[in-house]
Amino acid sequence: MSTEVTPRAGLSALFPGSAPASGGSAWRERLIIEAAELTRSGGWQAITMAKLADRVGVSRQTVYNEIGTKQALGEAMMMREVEGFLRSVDASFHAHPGDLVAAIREAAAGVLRDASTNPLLHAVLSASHGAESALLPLLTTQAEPIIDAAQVLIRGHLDTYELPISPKRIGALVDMVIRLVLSHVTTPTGTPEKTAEDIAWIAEQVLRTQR
Amino acid sequence: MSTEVTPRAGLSALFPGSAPASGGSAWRERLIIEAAELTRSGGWQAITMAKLADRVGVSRQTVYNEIGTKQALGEAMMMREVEGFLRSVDASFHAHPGDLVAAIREAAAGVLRDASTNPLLHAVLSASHGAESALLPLLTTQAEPIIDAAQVLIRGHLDTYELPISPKRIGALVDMVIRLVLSHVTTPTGTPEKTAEDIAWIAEQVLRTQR
DNA sequence: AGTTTACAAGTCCTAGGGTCTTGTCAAACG
DNA sequence: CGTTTGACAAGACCCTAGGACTTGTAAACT
Repeated sequence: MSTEVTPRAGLSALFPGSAPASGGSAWRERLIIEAAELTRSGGWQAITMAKLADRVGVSRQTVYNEIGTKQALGEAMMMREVEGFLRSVDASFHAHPGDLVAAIREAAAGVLRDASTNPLLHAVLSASHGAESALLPLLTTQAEPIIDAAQVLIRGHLDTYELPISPKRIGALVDMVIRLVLSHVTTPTGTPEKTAEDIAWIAEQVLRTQR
Repeated sequence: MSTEVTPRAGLSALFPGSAPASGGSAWRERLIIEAAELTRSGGWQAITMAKLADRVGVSRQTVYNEIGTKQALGEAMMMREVEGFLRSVDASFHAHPGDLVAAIREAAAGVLRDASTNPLLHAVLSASHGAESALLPLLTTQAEPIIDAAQVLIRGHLDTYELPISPKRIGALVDMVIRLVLSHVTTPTGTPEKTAEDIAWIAEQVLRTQR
């Protein structure tokens, strides 16, 4: 409890442009959620603006008024997933103040669990790594920025601790954790918990250096 | 020098079935090499058995006699890359007896360097991770087995040292190194040398535990 | 505010025909 | 022998044209 210094930057600071889910009218949120649902079941390509409008119980024109284009709908949908992902990671760190290793373990396990059950998040994370996906064209605005955002977020939390390793090494550590998690998203071997445990253990060993 | 125990299993032991490059007639090797060359320049799809035969200076029928089918040609070509990859890793460990960290660093740097200049190896490693590729259908016989082979190979080398961590943790360490390297193959950030240095540093910290 | 109808532009799907390629012969060649 | 040549059926691939569907926009309607 003695190591916390800065309060935290806040998630929204990670996405300066492109206003988040908040700020849309009543229908907008509904439409994006339903689009995600339809994408999960039938795939993005199978969605038509007409079907989506029908599903939500609104006219096709309203969809265009609220969202704009289908591409914009897809981007908003993906953005939602990214925000949820980052929020989950952030929450894990807040849930374990003073215990970095536990935070990393929980964050990793959470992401791996979510990615295994949520095809959209899986697509986002896979794509931001190197794998292809039908949803890739929807990530035009943020492909690598997603990793960057996670990096900045985690780095921000690490910087609230007094760690016995140099900033450069901290960067390497954060990079490692993220890459390992993404690697297990695309190519899992064990359960999320087991994998997270291994990753957290490695991080622990690195953090123990020269203390 | 005191920690080496077992001589080493030998690379061929990692590929029990499917005879390696040795054993083919005079043409076979030539054809596989030329096929790899053509694939590197124009892509696998652009190769025709006629063009290949022409390039090597042999009749189309001879290609069929030596290789069999185009699929078999592709598999043999990929197998060659995998063998070279494993041989390179193996050589790095043999080049640094007694210095595990240096061996890991050199092996990682070598793989990253090769993968960045050799599209075929890049495809093999990317595919064995999670990325797609036009060459993926040629890896039917060994997709994950490639990672497995690398894992067994490295694990074999680590087992010649007396390490201060449990076998289970050694497994996690090897898995980490491999995944980090593959991650940087598909999504590189720095130079191979810089990346290898970071990976080796992390491995070093883990290996220093509780000594 | 939101809905309906209408419409141009563009994408996707299907079917067809033609060319190229694969894979396999058997016969001829050196 | 090992290699080449010529021939061939089967199938993959490429291009085209047509129709159906979808996108995106606009205006009139409630």
